[in-house]
Amino acid sequence: MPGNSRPEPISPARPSLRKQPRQARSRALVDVILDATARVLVRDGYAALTTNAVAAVAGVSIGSLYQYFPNKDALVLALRDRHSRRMHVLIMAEVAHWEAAGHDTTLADLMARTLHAAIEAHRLEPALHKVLALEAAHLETHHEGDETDGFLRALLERHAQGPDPEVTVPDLGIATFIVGRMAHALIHAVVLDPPPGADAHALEREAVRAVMAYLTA
Amino acid sequence: MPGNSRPEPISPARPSLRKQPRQARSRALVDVILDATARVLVRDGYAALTTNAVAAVAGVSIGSLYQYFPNKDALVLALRDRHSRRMHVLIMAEVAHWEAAGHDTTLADLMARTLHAAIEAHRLEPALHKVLALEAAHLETHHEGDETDGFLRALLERHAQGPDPEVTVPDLGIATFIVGRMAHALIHAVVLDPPPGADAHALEREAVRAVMAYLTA
DNA sequence: CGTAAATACGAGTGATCGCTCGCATCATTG
DNA sequence: CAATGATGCGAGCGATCACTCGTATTTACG
Repeated sequence: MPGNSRPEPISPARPSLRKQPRQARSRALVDVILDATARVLVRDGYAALTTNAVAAVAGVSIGSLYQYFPNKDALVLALRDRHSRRMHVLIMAEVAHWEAAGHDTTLADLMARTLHAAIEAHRLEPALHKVLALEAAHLETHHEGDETDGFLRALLERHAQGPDPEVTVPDLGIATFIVGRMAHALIHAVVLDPPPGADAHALEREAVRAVMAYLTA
Repeated sequence: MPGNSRPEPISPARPSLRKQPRQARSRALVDVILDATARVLVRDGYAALTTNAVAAVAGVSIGSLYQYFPNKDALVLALRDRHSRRMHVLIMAEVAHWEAAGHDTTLADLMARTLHAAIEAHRLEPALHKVLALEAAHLETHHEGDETDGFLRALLERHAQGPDPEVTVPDLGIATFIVGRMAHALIHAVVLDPPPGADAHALEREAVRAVMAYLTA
């Protein structure tokens, strides 16, 4: 497959890695390349992301890059995966820490805590996250916090059962869907695109209030 | 400025039209070109959108295309504007029709009606709307229903005043922001990306319920 | 050490594509 | 029916860029 092929007829780069880096040297190389990808992406945007630029910024040969990534999309995909994984770890750590401390277990508290954790996670690399969400949305079906979504679903189900359910919605499946989309949109709005001059705490409070209002209306 | 220049150093295509089409013939041409742009965009996605392809699909010379559009981005921008305008007209027509008929003026009803109108408008060209939202998000700051947002803002302000306000939120500015993002996300979710097998009416009902629950919690 | 595998290198290839420019055709005006 | 401008045409220029491949260097290991 020589030469250029940007429009990419029908091969969305299934495996993100071409060859597994075995030695520590090459594992570090992969990380450096992903770092450089993030840098270029944030600095110049997806349209200006070229494999040559990434290699140059990484201080690495273009040949080395293609040793581990089969094509440009795989590069971005791998970066997105790494970023998502890091965020997910952050969120789960915060939630686990809270639960381990034996704190409240009301839905309102857990939800507030989870949303807070998600918001904090989004502050990890907000610029990168914004670019990925905005300009790499077309690369394969998202899974942006798909795992976190599973956690949310379980949370809702747990609190929609029992004799005195805190959640009062007609259809739990639809409610999960609605809440997922709401939460996602509000988190992005609050962290990545807040109205100028607004108080971050107030924004977060309102986001939580919105979700809870829907669940307990 | 000959040759290629895709990464576009620093000129984001200010004017969407290079020359105003004066005769009916050329006005029709511009429309045909925009139609073709939409077709290609929906069929092949933004990455595969080339000006040559658009011209070919439109049955028009590439030279004619550049007679009216200074560059590729201007093409997509113009299409997005046309699409937004059409949707906005649809929404406002529906709302005006409802108000002219002297129907309810409770916030709940007006909001439900407005959201319904917006949802219907999104059903105009859902595939195109999805591609534009997903793959053309980076082209200039959005204004996707910015005008409709203004309408929403006015609606909220009207119902947050008076002796017995229907809207009970701590900060109207923040509330408008939250509601705007919520509405936008939920409308897209319901129309462009509903969960498989879900009832469209139920989804819409829940979306409205979510917005109202927040406003009157 | 010696050798084989893994890793790193980067100039070059070939294809794509945005866009121009000189010329042909059509509409309008007096 | 000129004459003038508006419109339409499309071959091809020039630049970019994803990706390869033959070679050089480093590591692992007996």
